[in-house]
Amino acid sequence: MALSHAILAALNDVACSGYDLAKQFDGSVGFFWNASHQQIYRELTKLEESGYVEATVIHQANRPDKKNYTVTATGVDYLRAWITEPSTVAYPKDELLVKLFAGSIVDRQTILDELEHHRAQHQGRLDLYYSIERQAFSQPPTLTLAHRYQYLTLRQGIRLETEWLNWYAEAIVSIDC
Amino acid sequence: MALSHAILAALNDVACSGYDLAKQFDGSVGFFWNASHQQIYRELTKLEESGYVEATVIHQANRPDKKNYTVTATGVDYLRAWITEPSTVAYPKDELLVKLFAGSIVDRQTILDELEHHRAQHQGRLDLYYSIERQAFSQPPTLTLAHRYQYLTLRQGIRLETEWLNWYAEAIVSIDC
DNA sequence: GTTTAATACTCACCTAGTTGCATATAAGAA
DNA sequence: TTCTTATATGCAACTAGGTGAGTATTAAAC
Repeated sequence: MALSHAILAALNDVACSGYDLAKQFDGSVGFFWNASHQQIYRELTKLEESGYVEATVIHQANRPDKKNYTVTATGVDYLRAWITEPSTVAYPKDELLVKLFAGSIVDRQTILDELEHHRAQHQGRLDLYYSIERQAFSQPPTLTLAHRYQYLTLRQGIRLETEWLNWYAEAIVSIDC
Repeated sequence: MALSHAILAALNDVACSGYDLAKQFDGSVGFFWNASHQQIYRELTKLEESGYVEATVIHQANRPDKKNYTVTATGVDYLRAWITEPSTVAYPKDELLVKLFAGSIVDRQTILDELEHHRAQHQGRLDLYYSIERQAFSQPPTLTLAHRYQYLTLRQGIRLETEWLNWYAEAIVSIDC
């Protein structure tokens, strides 16, 4: 039940609708725990049945009505209990590395193309993270603890994406020689 | 069907049994695509039915018999086709970052404890990767292309684990101030 | 005035992954 | 000689996650 925690964490930050959550979890939690809108709506229904979130229907003038979800006190307790219990680090699942591991069964150019394809995606994410950093976290020392926690998640994203780009440079040199 | 590809990639490198695969995929592919032994056995059965792998029973003197799995020509074709089609980079799923995002609802020490708990795990993996590097990849320039590909997957692991450790240092400073 | 796009939500089906249990052989320790 | 550990494999039930399709409202473009 990990998606439920990610949803509660996102709603605890900003109460919103399923539709808003689906758009990259408000450009936040979605960067490290993403899901489709179908999954999100289904999970929201379960969370409401469990009493962890509450929905209030908001009538909008220019758009269809929406259900605004808020985390309840029980929901916060549930989230707090989950945060407190220690978790183990999961191994990443990365298709590119699997492909590279068996890369010798295809020609070199196929691998180089796929590397470039992935490099471009990581570059795109890094650019996005930097733009969020500029917009939302321009004065780090003055931030509250809650904001500093969230900033750290972004910093981690920036670090890992940067390291992917460094690795691509190393990879291209290693393959070409 | 991504587990099947990881299994084929591992077997293509070294033919072995389900039991060997379950032990961290022979200390290789498992670092970036792990699975339980139940999943592996189930997937091997499917792969055998599809004709992508072949099993030969090996009678062992000191141990129970084992099934040695080899990738067939059809299996290599299947793997090659998968490697050739471009894939998108998946977002990572990281519990610690979700916990940190909602970290303000628990006390600071709980977060610091969890950070240390995760830091130790990443340090352990980095140590393991370095020991593999020393044992299996001590002369990088003399390696074949296939070995250089596999070495690159290890290098990526070393880079990301190192960056996690750097991030923990940043995190502790940021939280303590 | 009809199409397109954005907002907002839902159902049904299928695959992937997890958990618990179960079996069997053989070596070595208690 | 019984217990434990390591090797080696498998089933059944369940939960989580992913895919495809579809409904409805409103605004804006064409």
